[in-house]
Amino acid sequence: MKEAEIQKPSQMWTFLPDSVICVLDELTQPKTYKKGSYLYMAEERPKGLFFVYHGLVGLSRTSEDGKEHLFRIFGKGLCLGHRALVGEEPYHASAKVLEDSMIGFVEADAVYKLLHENSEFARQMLKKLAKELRMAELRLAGSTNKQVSERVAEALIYLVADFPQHRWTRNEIADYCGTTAPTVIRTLAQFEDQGFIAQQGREIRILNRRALEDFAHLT
Amino acid sequence: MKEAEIQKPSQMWTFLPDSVICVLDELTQPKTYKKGSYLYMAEERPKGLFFVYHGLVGLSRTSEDGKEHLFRIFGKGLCLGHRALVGEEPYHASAKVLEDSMIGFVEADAVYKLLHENSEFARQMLKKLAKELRMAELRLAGSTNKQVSERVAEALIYLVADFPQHRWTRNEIADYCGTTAPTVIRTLAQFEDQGFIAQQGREIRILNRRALEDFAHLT
DNA sequence: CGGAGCCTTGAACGGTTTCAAAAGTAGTGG
DNA sequence: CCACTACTTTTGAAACCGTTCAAGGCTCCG
Repeated sequence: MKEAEIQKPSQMWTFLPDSVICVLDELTQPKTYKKGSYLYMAEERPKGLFFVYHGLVGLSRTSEDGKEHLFRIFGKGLCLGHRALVGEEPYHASAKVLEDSMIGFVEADAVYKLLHENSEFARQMLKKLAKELRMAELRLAGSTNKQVSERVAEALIYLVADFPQHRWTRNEIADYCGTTAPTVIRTLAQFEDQGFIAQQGREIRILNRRALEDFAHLT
Repeated sequence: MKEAEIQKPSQMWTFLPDSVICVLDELTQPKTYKKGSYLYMAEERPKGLFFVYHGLVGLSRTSEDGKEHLFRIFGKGLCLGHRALVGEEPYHASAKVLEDSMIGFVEADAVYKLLHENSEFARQMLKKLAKELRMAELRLAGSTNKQVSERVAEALIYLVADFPQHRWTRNEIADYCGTTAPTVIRTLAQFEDQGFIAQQGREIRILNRRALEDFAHLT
């Protein structure tokens, strides 16, 4: 990977003062992670904050009876592990590396120090959590009063449209919207008939994002 | 209502420095709200932060097809409206007064100023959002891989056990866990048979909280 | 004591899951 | 480069959980 392709934390927080950017860049020690590995597991205590320089990470939780639920996705330029860190509690989900990735890490103390000393950093973190909470609660409402097909449409927009670098499996889509692979497959077939998407083998291409959004009743 | 019974913001944020407590107490202008009224509606832009001095407020969202979903409950000593305020976006749900209440209000600018100047205040806000996000995502996972009866048990603990001052209707319980009143009623009958709860008319008393928690697979 | 709102119950319907088996796809090593 | 293997996708049919609808009874409060 060329140096130029590496995303510095500074580029993720461009609104921050230079002082913070320098600190972040300096503190971050990028490491490579193989697809399928984990940055952390549910129940562990957070030791710091992760930055995705390159690649893709999924935050998911496996229930006692083995069912997985995908909460959030983190691509290039996003940080993760922040919820448990600022909540000062164990992780409630595991961070699985979905594609070979370059991940930076900043020690908890340094993050706390930054949050304490730099109110702009704190403000952005607050904003981030607020938006994630909004999304989670909207999904929660949707999980019970939307049809599965509407949720699949939503998942296609969030996963396939927003993170096209990953070839999402029917199972991952199912895990994101709380259903099963057979149901996703049947729904995708419908969407293909209606011209919303095209499927070639395992590949899913979105032909009409707008139609999907309307179908999903996205606000 | 006697003055002594009124909860000052200071009592909600006892961990904050005196300086902040004074500011909050001074800025807050408590008003009474009647049961059934609203503090704000979904889609509106936040103008400040609300503090519950006394009473009960529910945060819920009504979908296009008229189904309501209860997200969070705010009793005495809690603030609400913080998510949209720090997220700098419109409310994603409405705040309905569930019992006659005394509610304080602090202007947005004052809150922003406090967040900016007092990192401890910011830290507590971050922590609050982090915990709310955790809860929302765990409920999201539960909404698809838990039986309805398990979610009803969860709702009983969160609503009836934690906020006993309100006589929760079967409909409100249903709205919280994403089901319907008939299903809640049938489930409550089961729980009564098993000795988890007792029902007298519309009243629900929890006899064995531990058993409910186990049943709900609460972590 | 009257009426609005809440609770209860039954029966039918329907969307999803489940299970299983077969076909397809990609990646691996000979 | 092909064959092998593991995983993913696909499909069908049956079972099930929960919803829906509707009617009747109960409670509480004015």
